[in-house]
Amino acid sequence: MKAAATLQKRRKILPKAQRRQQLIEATIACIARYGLASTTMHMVTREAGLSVGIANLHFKTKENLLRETLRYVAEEYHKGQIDIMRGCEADNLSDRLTALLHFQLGRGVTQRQKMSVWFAYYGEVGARPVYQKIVSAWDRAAARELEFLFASVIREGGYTDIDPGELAIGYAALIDGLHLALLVTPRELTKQNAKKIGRDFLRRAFPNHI
Amino acid sequence: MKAAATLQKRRKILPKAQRRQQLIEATIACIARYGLASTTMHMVTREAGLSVGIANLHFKTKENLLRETLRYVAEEYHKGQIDIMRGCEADNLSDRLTALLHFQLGRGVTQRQKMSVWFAYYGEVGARPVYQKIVSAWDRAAARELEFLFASVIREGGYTDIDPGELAIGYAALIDGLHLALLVTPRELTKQNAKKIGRDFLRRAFPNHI
DNA sequence: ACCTAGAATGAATGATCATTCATTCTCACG
DNA sequence: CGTGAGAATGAATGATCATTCATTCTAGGT
Repeated sequence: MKAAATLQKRRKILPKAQRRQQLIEATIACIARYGLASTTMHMVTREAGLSVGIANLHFKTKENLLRETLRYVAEEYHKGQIDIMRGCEADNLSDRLTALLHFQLGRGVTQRQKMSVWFAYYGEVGARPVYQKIVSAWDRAAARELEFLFASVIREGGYTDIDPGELAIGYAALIDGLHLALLVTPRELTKQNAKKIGRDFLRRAFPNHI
Repeated sequence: MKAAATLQKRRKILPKAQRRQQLIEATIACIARYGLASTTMHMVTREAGLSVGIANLHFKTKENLLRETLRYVAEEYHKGQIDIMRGCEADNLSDRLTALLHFQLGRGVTQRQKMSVWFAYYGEVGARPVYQKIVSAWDRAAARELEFLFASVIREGGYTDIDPGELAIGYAALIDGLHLALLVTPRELTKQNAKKIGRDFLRRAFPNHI
């Protein structure tokens, strides 16, 4: 059979982990392009260049695949942040703040695709406790780290009247809001401008550092 | 027929506008409870206490109903904001800023239900140009008004080195981010705290006013 | 070269959902 | 009171989608 047609794609067998990764990336691409609501298993598997059944083989259900995809995206973003905030002991605090800002509003994170996925899940958080748990776990970790960083800056700069925890929540909210603005009204806000706005926030809080 | 059963709900005929409103409110309730992705026409019409066919009668399609619901929610929020920012000529600027903050983070707006709906749509904006157009139109209007208000404050306070447009974008982003935090990590942030964080932002920018 | 564990396939299945429309019911108006 | 314009109903339809599983194929082991 299969009369030696032209482009017969040869079936390839790969380790489980690699296929899972491939499917998660295809899911991200589909959510960004079509939205969480209308992404189907057919779309995802086609995007990955595989057959429909493969999804069931590696992730029991669609719900599972979506959950793992959220876990992946959340981890990628928050781990990147946390790594920068910890930094190496050597570098100074000003540089660490600047590096954080550049990561949060830089090329990697603010790709339309990434932000779309991010907010697609946020949009479902109100209805799906599972998503809320995944996101809020990472959020808490990042918030603690940021509070710690701000506390160091406050100590070093001798700033008074600033609560590091509250400022951290405010800064994190500002960054989330800027991501949203970049997604929803990209014509009104460039990435350069977003960075400047973030920087101004930090400068008003830590005038000796920024 | 209908052997005079007990709770026979009498069919009621109402003007179009009223039914449309009723369906939009049912849609909001369903999106908040089940998410945009899994809200069905059956759910919405059951929530409204009406039959399935009614939706088609008043809004040709589901897509239409969702679009009109977004329009309604966006208008409600942004009109409220804009009215406060315009204020009456009499009241002073400090009060107007405070009133705005209290509206944006007050009971009416930060109900879980409202915020869920809001972000459910934001999540689909990346995939649906129609939603983006609706939201960004209102966003622009509110942004202009806010910039104008900030410009007045800057003039009155003689603040230097502040661009009202940029500060407006930053403030709007902060408020959006705080809404997100209230939705996703309500245990980490009370409404009181959110208001304090918003107020601190304004105070650092306009120390003579707040 | 042969064999087989298990990876990959995709047609088939059954469930869910938006939409339709023939019919029923209401109420404003004559 | 009676009537018809049109509001409301909900069973039926057809489309879409997640999931299944009998079958096919691959590659590492012998």
